[in-house]
Amino acid sequence: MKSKIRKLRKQHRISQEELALSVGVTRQTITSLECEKYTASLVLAYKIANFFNLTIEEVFDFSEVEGDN
Amino acid sequence: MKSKIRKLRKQHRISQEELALSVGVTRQTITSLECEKYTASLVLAYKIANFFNLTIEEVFDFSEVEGDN
DNA sequence: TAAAAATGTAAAGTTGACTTTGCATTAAGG
DNA sequence: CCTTAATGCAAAGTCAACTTTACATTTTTA
Repeated sequence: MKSKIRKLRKQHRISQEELALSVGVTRQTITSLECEKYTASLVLAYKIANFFNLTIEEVFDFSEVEGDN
Repeated sequence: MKSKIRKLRKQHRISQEELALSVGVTRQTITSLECEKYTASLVLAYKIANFFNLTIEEVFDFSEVEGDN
């Protein structure tokens, strides 16, 4: 799933490792999310959004999720 | 994880099965979420929130998630 | 430009989200 | 009442989220 994680992280000038530590996961997990290897869990999505003082919807892109239309 | 799913579902007067069909999961999954057996995935959380025309943060309770404070 | 920091990637393992089936109980309606 | 709809629960299975370790490549900086 697409997200603004990398963009936000660069704006804040922190490494994947720093973000990983801040939200309680491995650097590998951050890499995987940024490279769209898989989708974050709800709790991790919240922690990341919260770290950047944003909402989940502001960080993650749900435009390709069917549901509304 | 706590959520307003059951409350919202009753307000809209629909069964677990109807909600399940609408968001593309099994009734069992809705039951499990309502009974806090496990936490929804990010995409499912979005679909449910979207079904009720709410944001994820309005439907799910992140107050017990460490991160902000 | 050499060393250090940051990132990409990969493989194997654990756990949790979700399915499928199925049965038992409760609530609702004719 | 009797039937049907709605819900709770359980067990076994699949797959995706996340970890751990480890190495190779790119970027940064002294």
